[in-house]
Amino acid sequence: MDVEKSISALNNPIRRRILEWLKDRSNFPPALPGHEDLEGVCVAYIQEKAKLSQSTISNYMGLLKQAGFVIAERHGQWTFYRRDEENIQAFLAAVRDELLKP
Amino acid sequence: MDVEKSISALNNPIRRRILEWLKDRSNFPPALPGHEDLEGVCVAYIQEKAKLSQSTISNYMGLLKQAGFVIAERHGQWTFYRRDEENIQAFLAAVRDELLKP
DNA sequence: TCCATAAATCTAAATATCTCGATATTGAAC
DNA sequence: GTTCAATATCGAGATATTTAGATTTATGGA
Repeated sequence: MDVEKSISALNNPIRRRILEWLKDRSNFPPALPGHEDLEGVCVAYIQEKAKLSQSTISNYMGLLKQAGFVIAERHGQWTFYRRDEENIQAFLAAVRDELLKP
Repeated sequence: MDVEKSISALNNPIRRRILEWLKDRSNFPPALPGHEDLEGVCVAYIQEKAKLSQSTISNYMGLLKQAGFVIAERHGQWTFYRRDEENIQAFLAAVRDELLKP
């Protein structure tokens, strides 16, 4: 749990928004045919919603992944991103421990 | 509770360290004579511990104050900074609400 | 194999943050 | 009022982040 890297990843309103969107798969278009079982979302869908360039979103998702907030799963040409709930909770616990008085 | 500003203020290891130091007044030299009743810490003490310039620390404390993490109280020539526990808890609650699934 | 599509990486310009030294402000003491 | 000490603010150079377009890589299909 690298708090430094995680806070840095959160220090951007669109990256935080993406994490919120990913709470609910229905914030995005339906899964591509043959991928209905995956809860992840492909980069193109995120890009469309965030209205930023493909390279920027790819970069953002890389930062969120390195911070441990999302898990990337490649299926064919697509990379599906989904939240890493466990790591998100671990981050919150770490920040709480660091910020709160004993 | 401006999460944006707060995360930005936390996005620096030394500012986070200062918030930790401020948990315990005994991390700093004893209060100046006549100020024993104040739990706050003056800028010079923080500067000495952080080993950064006076202007940098003054700037940092301003950011932490604007973010709501500390309260500044001026007494004579000194500004005493102390943690704002209530706001810190409010920030943690806000981040938890934003990050955690419903 | 060759082409099309999705995503990642590279490059670079614009902007923001960090950090300092210098200067200004504030308040105390003489 | 003058001077001194503590803090705040200003200005600037160094560094980091943001973001896009161009290129590259990976994969699937004709």
